[in-house]
Amino acid sequence: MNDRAIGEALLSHLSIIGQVSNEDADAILGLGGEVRSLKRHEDILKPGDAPKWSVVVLRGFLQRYGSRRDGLRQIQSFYIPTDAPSLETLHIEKVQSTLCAVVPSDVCLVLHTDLHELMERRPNIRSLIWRESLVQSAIFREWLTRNSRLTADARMAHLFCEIFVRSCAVGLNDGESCEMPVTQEMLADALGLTGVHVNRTLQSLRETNMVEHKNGRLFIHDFKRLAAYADFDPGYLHLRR
Amino acid sequence: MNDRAIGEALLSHLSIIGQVSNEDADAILGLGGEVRSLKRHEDILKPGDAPKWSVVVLRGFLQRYGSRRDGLRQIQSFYIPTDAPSLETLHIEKVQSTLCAVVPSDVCLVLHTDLHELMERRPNIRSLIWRESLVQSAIFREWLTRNSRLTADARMAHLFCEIFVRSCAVGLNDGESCEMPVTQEMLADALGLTGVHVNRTLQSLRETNMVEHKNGRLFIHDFKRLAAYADFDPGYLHLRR
DNA sequence: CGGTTACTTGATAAGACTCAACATTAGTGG
DNA sequence: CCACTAATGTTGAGTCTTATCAAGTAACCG
Repeated sequence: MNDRAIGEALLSHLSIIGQVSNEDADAILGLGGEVRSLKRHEDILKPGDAPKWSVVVLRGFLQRYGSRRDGLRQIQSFYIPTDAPSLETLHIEKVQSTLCAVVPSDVCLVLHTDLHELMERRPNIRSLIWRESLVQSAIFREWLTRNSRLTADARMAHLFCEIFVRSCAVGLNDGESCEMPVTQEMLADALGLTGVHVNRTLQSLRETNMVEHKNGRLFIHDFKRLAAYADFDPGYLHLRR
Repeated sequence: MNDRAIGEALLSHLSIIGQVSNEDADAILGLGGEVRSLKRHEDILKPGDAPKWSVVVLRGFLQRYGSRRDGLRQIQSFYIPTDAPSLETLHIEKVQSTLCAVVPSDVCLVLHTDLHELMERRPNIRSLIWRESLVQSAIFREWLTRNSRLTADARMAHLFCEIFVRSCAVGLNDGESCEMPVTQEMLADALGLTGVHVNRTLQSLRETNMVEHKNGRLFIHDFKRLAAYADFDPGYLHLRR
């Protein structure tokens, strides 16, 4: 893990949603922070926490979920390397959800003071980071639409499209496959279904030969057909190019 | 509509989620903009638009919704007076959803350039506006959880709690009632249900004597019980005090 | 290995949807 | 201001998707 890994991750994350000048890139690459290795299922943020840093994912796979007093659980996001899952703590002190590692992961904790200093010095970076938090917002809206309006099969297909497109955007795909080390129970908690139904839905999707989820990996056999099936439009991810 | 109405609306909106100093308040009150009256069902923003201004609601009731190519529609938010529904256009050019008036409404269009200039001059206001956009994000996450995990009755109860609490926060309630001029079909589009089922759900809620929705108004007869029923926790609204 | 976690299957029930009709209300033009 | 029309709200019957419960199998971990 070299010293520039932190800045490189954030730079690559910001580059996929906007233009970064050379000067801005240099400034970002100068960022440092504490690297922390997380064990499977280890929390890095819990409701009530008020961290002095934001997280950048360097390796692994994380999820954000909310727990209600009545015990219901809703996964609100998945995070892959280069994602910055808790930028909102820059302006909202108290965290409301749990951020935890799905598999062993490395994250970097970048101090808010460092980020604020960087944004003060490079206003374009501030705009980009702000923009990033607004893209997250758009993604939440899409998750809302997905879980409110689609059938189980389409929901799953749509989520698979999202994870695959996001993975490709930062080069984390291996041809037609990418990491998605989640259990069926987690898929259920993300999609608003039960584990049993997820199992059956996965089988029915597999039978269409469009997509397969096994051994914690996603195998996309026919992206075009899958995207059409879920009516997936990547616009909400606001990717450049 | 006096000249200060615009700033007053935004000031009151920002004040409920954070501390505004006297100097900041004065700066906000100096904001101007074009006031536009919207007819019932009139759009102010459509997918593909790239406005040079953001909207502040002065009077009426607005909604934001996304339409998918397959024709499905999902309402993603309701906006009451003082709300600022399109602050995200400050950093994301292209709008993805439709913003439209549910009933005749007055909105103010505040130029991005004016907002940027204000935020440049008063960094605290920038933090507050950023924070506001992050609170919106938290609200989207709660809508996701609501529509993914709750039964129809609890969903409706939860939404009613939100609208009532938000209305009270800006003094728009009349005792135990507040404006909510939406049709049952709109409730369906917001909650991920069908119109028919919304009708039956409303009846069943009415029978519990906790809440009633009629003539475009919400009548909360027993907020405590309603909140407990929906396990409503207002924390996600990030209201001060 | 032994125990836990994850996945799979079957049977049944509940919640929500669809379709179709009708009642009521609100909006519009004569 | 009334009559007409469109939009909204209501009801019933039947269906389908998804949840629930219960059990068993496979994979993984210490």
